[in-house]
Amino acid sequence: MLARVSSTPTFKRLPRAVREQQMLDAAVKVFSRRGFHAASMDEIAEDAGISKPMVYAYLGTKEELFVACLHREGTRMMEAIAGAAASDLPADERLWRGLRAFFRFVGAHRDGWAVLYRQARGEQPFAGELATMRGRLVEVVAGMLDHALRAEGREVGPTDLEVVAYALVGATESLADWLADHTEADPEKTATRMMNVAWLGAAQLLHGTTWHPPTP
Amino acid sequence: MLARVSSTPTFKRLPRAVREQQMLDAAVKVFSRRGFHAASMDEIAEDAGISKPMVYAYLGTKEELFVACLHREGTRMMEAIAGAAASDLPADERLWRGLRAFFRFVGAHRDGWAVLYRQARGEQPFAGELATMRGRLVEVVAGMLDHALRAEGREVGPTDLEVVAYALVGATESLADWLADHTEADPEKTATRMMNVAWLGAAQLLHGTTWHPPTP
Amino acid sequence: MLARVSSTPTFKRLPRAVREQQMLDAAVKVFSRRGFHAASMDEIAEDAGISKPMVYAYLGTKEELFVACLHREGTRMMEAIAGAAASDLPADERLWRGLRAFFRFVGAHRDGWAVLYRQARGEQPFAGELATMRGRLVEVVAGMLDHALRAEGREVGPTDLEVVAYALVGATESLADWLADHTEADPEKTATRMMNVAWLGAAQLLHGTTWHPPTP
Amino acid sequence: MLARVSSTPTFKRLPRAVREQQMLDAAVKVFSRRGFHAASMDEIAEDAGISKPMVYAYLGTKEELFVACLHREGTRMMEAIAGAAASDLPADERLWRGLRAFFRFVGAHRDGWAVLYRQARGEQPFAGELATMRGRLVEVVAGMLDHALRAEGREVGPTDLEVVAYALVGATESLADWLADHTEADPEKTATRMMNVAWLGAAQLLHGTTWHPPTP
DNA sequence: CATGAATGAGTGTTCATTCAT
DNA sequence: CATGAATGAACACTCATTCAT
Repeated sequence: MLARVSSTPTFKRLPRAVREQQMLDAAVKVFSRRGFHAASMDEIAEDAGISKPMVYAYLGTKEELFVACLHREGTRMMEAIAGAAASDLPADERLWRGLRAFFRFVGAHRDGWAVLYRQARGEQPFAGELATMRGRLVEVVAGMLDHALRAEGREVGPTDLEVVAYALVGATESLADWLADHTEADPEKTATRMMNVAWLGAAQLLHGTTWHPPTP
Repeated sequence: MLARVSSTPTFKRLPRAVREQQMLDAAVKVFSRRGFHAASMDEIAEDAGISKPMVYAYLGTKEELFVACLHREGTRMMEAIAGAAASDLPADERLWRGLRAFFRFVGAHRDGWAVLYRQARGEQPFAGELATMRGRLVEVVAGMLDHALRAEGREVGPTDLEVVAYALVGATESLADWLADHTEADPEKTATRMMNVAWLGAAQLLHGTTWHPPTP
Repeated sequence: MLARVSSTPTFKRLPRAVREQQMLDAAVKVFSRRGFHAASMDEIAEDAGISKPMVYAYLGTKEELFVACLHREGTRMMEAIAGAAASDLPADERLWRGLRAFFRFVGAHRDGWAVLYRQARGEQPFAGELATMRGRLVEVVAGMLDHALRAEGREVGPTDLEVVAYALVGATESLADWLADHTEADPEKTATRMMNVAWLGAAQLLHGTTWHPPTP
Repeated sequence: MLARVSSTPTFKRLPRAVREQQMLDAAVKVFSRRGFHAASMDEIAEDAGISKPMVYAYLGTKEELFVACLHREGTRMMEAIAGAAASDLPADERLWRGLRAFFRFVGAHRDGWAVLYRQARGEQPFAGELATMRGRLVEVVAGMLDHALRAEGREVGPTDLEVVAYALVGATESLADWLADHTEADPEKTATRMMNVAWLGAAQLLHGTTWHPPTP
């Protein structure tokens, strides 16, 4: 510990970009394992194999660091989804590919997902950040539904559309939580199940079936 | 230092049970506003109009206090739902009444909901506690679906049933989040919307329609 | 716990003197087990089967309570010794009886000994209290030695006498510690051993043998 | 609040080893003066001219800090004794030099002695730590006695030997306490006195004289 | 007489953050 | 560029002590 031989400094003087990625990797890992508050900058720095002042120099305060994690993971996720669900496909195909890409991402980045949702949801400072990202997802889903509806010659009020989309996104997140907790579970199968719930429900909507509260 | 006027001691020497409720009220409020970690026992005690040692004497450590909040709010919620959805009603009626009770509860106890889900989900020590409660909800929902299915002469594998129920619960929680964030929103309407998504999707399931991934 | 049936209050309204002895018993026990600081008034009160305010009403603050324990145990011990070593016996007989009474006392009141010495020695507020008691012991022992010396026609300077007496008392305390820690040990045997060390050394002194540092 | 003049920062950024010694010095002093419980980490830190977190970073919790003090002082003492009493000397010479070194040490490190014995004896968590150290002393003394006995062609049962050694160590500690309390006392003289008591008693033992309780 | 209810004051401990080297 | 050294500020938790009933 104390006697650190100064020769062969094991990967020093790396370019800034690389170092930043190492730090973010470490941060995502530690935030995911411990939660935002319980995570300590010491542990993150140590896990990144770097000293604390460097973390501050490169990525700022703890909150900023967390936001940086959020951004990176969120962007990666959105890219994975967007890359899979090209907009020139039929609606069900788009939805399926998007869902599959999403669950694949969650399955492969369980840490990232934990940071993204489980942590961010609970801590006020990041709720906004997260809301934005989720908002984009909701928009995409609502867009798909609207597109499909119009193709059928039907139309639904924007609020209803949004709420349905919101519910679908919520159901998806819920299954993502479930997936993140079950290491052995298969992302592909989970996607299929979600597709069943989502598409069947949405299909009804597309055909104009609705439910009304009984008038007592 | 602080000149405390000695007249009208504003509610001193209350019996234990009363004080405990006051404390829980304050705790739910503060936990909800600040989050578990950011909340301080000082603030909770002050908000309850009592000294810190009393909080410890009656309700234990911070974690135990949080769990107590969880229990009280969770129990209240479950009771509200169970009381509304009597088991001798037809499936759709039960679902509808349960959902309505749920959204009414969330609308009326936005603080409690925040404590229950937003906080508990993120903090490892309480994840288990929460998982149990959610598990009970999932079971109830799955039971409803199964009951309805059998009435139609159909049957679905237990895992599929559970996942569908899980997704529905997730969707519901998501809308509850949305409701908690939109003070002006109407619980009744939100319930109706959720019912649309849930029931229409479930109805499909009931009729045996399923979706399969395209085989490329 | 909460529902305490009010009939048969198990020994209430005892006369003050009895209650005080109960409290002291409890206090000695708890102080002995936990140490002065680690002991809590709550535990003492509970162990005495009485409420805290009563303890304060009867025996004062924690420090005063500890001093009360010290006094009672110290007095008991001194009485046991004094009663055994009547001053009209020959010196060795007196010493032997005194030692035997002492080790018997320690053996029978291990708790009291722990309070008396092990606790009191370490805590400044009581060091003086204790020094007085030990001083009396040293005086008694020095008196014995002086008496025996004069009987032999010899005399020793008062400081030397005191220091020798001090050393003997120290040796005795040390063996008392040892005895208190070894529940199975026999007080009688321990007394014999101490007598060997003490008397043989003292006997030399009585006969005028002395040791001088080598002059280099 | 406290106007701290910014010039001459009085010893900042010292290497770790130095700071640790400063802390231990301060800790020994404060523990000695106040006792373990009454001592506060704040006072120790302030006395060391450093902030509390540094104390925790370098030497751990309060208990660990106390143990560290115990170790340092104990080691110093043992080294002082061992260095003085070379094993190739005659028994009485060894004993004398050992005693002298011991009392010199106590006289010069009265704080250390208080920490070592007066505090440690009373607080359960450290009793074991201390027992070990005293045990080593007892062994050394018993070894000396045994050596001398065998040289005289005599032998004594191991328990008797140990108890005698125990008594001698106890007497010595007792005089050390006395010395620590009397600032003006001369360690050299105290050592001589102890030697008289010890050696004269031991000499008797060496020559086979024993005392037996009168059979009434 | 006896007690449950109540608290002020203090302590150990942690951690994000920043200099001086 | 990189880091060990350093700290301010806060927080959970405890306990001796005292009223009001």
